[in-house]
Amino acid sequence: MDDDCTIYKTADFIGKRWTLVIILALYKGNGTKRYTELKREISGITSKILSLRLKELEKQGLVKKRIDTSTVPISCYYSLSKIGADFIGIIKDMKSWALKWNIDNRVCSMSNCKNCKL
Amino acid sequence: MDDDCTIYKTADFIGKRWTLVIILALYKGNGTKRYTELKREISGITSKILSLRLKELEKQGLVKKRIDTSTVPISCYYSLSKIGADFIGIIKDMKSWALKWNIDNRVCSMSNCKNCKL
DNA sequence: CAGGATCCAAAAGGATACTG
DNA sequence: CAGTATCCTTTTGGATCCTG
Repeated sequence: MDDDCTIYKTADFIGKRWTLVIILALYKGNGTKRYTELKREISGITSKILSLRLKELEKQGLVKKRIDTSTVPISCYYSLSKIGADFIGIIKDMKSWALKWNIDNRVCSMSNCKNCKL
Repeated sequence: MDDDCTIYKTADFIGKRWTLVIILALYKGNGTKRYTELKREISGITSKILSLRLKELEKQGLVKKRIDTSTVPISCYYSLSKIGADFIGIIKDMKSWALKWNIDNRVCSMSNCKNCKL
């Protein structure tokens, strides 16, 4: 397997645990969220994993981070970049595909999923 | 994180190592391939992982398996189901997305990737 | 507030050998 | 041929505590 292949790498990173959840959390706010907000919203995630994933997403360019140093302590704001926002379409397609074919009897439906709301 | 959510589950399983490679191997042949053929074609994969992934994909309905018992030893043929074939579109979209935004300086390009040929 | 450090448990994957 | 079984290494994630 060639780790340099675009789609393998893409699938590898979106398949990572919590990554999609974080993207969707940022999408749902469709604005900007702080670290602690995200942590509170995404139930079950630990600080370590959240910061780790955010760093990965930032590196990949999906997430933008803004730091406000004028406050004490400093405030960090996260939001989807254009790249990240553009990825939402693919997530929607994945959902449509899964629902169309009824993959692995899922509970959420196109119109109302308590998590993704797509 | 709700493990019942459609898109999390979908991302989880396509993000698994080798899964995408196997789907693409079956797509490229766009016909039917035998276990040993797949193993030979996908360099680096072990018997264990290949059979494990094939089983998962079969369970999810992406892959169909046909067994010919009239031969000795028996012959097994794998191919993409309609569901699996329909998923190729999403893979293509993922690739387009990654290339459009130039994610993580990859080496393959839209027109010629030695692996995926999409 | 926004993490980093450390330690530990669990899971996934690889190597190798074997079989109906 | 088409896998299983076993063992072992590596990776990943979680819990907990700590800090500028």
